Amino acid sequence: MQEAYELAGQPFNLGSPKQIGEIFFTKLGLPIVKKTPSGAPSTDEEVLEKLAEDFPLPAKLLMHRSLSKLKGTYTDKLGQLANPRSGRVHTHYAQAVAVTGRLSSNDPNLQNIPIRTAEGRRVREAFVAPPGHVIASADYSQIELRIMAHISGDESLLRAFTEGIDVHRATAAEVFGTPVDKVSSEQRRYAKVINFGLIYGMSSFGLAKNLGIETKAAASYIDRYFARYPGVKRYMDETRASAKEQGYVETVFGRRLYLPEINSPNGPRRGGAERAAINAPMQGTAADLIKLSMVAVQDVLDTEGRATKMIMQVHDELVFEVPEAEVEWVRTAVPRIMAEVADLKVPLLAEIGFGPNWDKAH
DNA sequence: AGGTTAAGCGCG
DNA sequence: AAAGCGCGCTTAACCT
Repeated sequence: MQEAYELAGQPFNLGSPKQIGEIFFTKLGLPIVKKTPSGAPSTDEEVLEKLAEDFPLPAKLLMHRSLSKLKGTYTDKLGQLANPRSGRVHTHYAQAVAVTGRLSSNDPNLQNIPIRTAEGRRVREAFVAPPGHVIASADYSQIELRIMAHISGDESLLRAFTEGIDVHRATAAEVFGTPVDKVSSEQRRYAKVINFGLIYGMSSFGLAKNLGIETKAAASYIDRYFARYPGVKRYMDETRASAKEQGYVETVFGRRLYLPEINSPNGPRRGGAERAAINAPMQGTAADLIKLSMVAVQDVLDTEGRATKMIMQVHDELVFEVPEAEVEWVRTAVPRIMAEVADLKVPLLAEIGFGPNWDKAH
């Protein structure tokens, strides 16, 4: 998109990294917050949010970035990609691209349709059901944390899921030493970031940056977490160790990810491999489970001669086009099949919603 | 004209 | 030295 703007009488283009750099860091004298891997001053979202505290231009650029992303990637593009015969967009799923065993989606990618902002959700609303049908979305609840509980065998984490407690709330109670029903919304928010961070092998440095706190404070949260969930600590240590010994890690169902850099003398590379080793069993087992679900659900649809169609997969979510007459059947059958697809040490939970479009189905 | 890389950002 | 896993798509800039 060519959008000409003007600053001090000179035209410039908001889409040009070179021009942004020249304007921000040379002409206006804004501080360089961080650099990209190649050494250029970064202008990513995190940097711009910080610069916006002291200067007016970065906020405008952020607005332009988000809107042009939506327009250029989705609004302008999806309509062009509709098949003239079916009037629909038909994605391609790749089964052997993602190293963890996930599917990937391309041309168009339907696994990154916006949902996190109100403007973005308007794109999602364009995915509509035909007359007489509704869209159903069935997704696994906290699937990766449940898998972490299963693999690690950690008693407290297993108990939280078995008793059906909100897992972020449970974590907050443990880490902050508060009764479960006294957890504040900020404590829960912190616990949620900690839980997600653990799945990705995040360090105290990363946690600190994410929460906007001191690295030492973040380190003490992590220490408290591991004190309360010693099984998770053991999982992290043993997974790293066995990855170094064997050169690979495995999902619960035995699919392997080889990690050739796990013993590299190069620190950053080795660190990357260690984080992948922590994450892959969880992300990969989740991928195994939803693949089993896809097969199991389709098998029942076929056997029973149902008219419901499975139309998309988004990692922990299956999307269906459902004739109105089959809604009540789908509402009970699909989450049950998804929950019963494997017998782990924790119950699996799948939730389902219905609506006239993909957004409203959530 | 066409391909590749860097940077950034959409999702789970 | 880097610091959070896995993807695909877009634009600008650079290269052949």
